[in-house]
Amino acid sequence: MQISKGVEWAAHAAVLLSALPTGRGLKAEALARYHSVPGPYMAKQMQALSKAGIVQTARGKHGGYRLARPAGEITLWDIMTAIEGSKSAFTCTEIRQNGPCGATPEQCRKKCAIAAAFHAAEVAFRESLQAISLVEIAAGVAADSPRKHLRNVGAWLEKEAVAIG
Amino acid sequence: MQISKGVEWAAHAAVLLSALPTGRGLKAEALARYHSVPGPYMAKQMQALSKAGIVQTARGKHGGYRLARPAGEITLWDIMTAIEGSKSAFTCTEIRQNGPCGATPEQCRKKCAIAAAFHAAEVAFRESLQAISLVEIAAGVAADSPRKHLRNVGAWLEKEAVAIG
DNA sequence: CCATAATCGGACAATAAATATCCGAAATAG
DNA sequence: CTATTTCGGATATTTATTGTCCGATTATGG
Ligand code: SF4
Ligand code: SF4
Repeated sequence: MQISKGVEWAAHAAVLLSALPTGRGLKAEALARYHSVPGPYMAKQMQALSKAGIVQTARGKHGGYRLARPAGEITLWDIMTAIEGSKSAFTCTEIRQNGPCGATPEQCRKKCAIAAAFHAAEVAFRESLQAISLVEIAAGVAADSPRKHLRNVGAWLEKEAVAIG
Repeated sequence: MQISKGVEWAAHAAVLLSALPTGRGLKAEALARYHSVPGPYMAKQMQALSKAGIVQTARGKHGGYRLARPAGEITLWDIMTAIEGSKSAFTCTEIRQNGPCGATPEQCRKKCAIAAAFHAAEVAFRESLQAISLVEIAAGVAADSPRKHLRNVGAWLEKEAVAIG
């Protein structure tokens, strides 16, 4: 039970992109430089976001990434599943079918109490993350940062942002 | 985000132990044989449960494992943390302190919106698992199994169970 | 239109974690 | 006391994560 750190990076990148006006974006190298993380690995996470349809891309000289839909419609769950895949965390090996008292497959049509309990916990986890969109995150970050820092970020974005059609 | 399969095995073993009367237990080899899983690896999980204080052990000729407290006071969360450790799934690298717009450590005293959201989701997950004890699991399994299967299990337990002081 | 430069995309190693196994330490029975 | 049986921690093997590289694709500018 360990969430890959690529999820954190992708979340940060998405929040940063959400601060840009519609139609503008950043290239992968700039996103990596902003947080001083390894460039190629940051790019890999962005590719995952792209395949999941969370960001749109443009290749070539003026390429880069921008959000594919409004920030309010992108939740942390979307980002996490884009990076980690959406298979459930608790994988059932059906060991109750093994051994001297193994149950028959017919008896295992519905999943047992253990699997059901973990599934319920995962649902709670998912719904909690689905309730938070990039808009809430960005608002929280802005509220916690001093005015001066926000100006710095704004200036940096203005310098690095590119138009993406 | 993947729950180790040792958790499933440990949960099954604990449920099986909860079916025994107080003061009786099973040895690791029997627990492994019951589900046809690799013996040494099953033993490793039982050691983790032992260190966490969930089961009591006895070594020597009539050794084995038995629950250390009533089944109603052992939750799935207890078992999962015993196997996987209790560190939080989302590990924060504090990358907001890096890069051209890095925040100072003073600005990072309280954790940011991203980390807070993941923490809240983990709390929801934990509370869901903490609400389920071995008693509920055992009742669910019993309700789903035909009478004949339960008799088989009972006979097997009677044959394998040992007294543990 | 074509060569060029810059960017994303997927294939490729290095590292860390989970999985499976072994042998020694401890305790009971006789 | 000694033999036997069991748990306990240290040890290999396999799998997933982390990090890196080079080729495919697109706009630019002559
Ligand atoms: S469904 Fe339940 S009983 Fe069957 S293998 Fe999974 S956890 Fe065990
Ligand atoms: S606390 Fe928040 S801002 Fe800081 S590194 Fe973690 S996720 Fe990023």
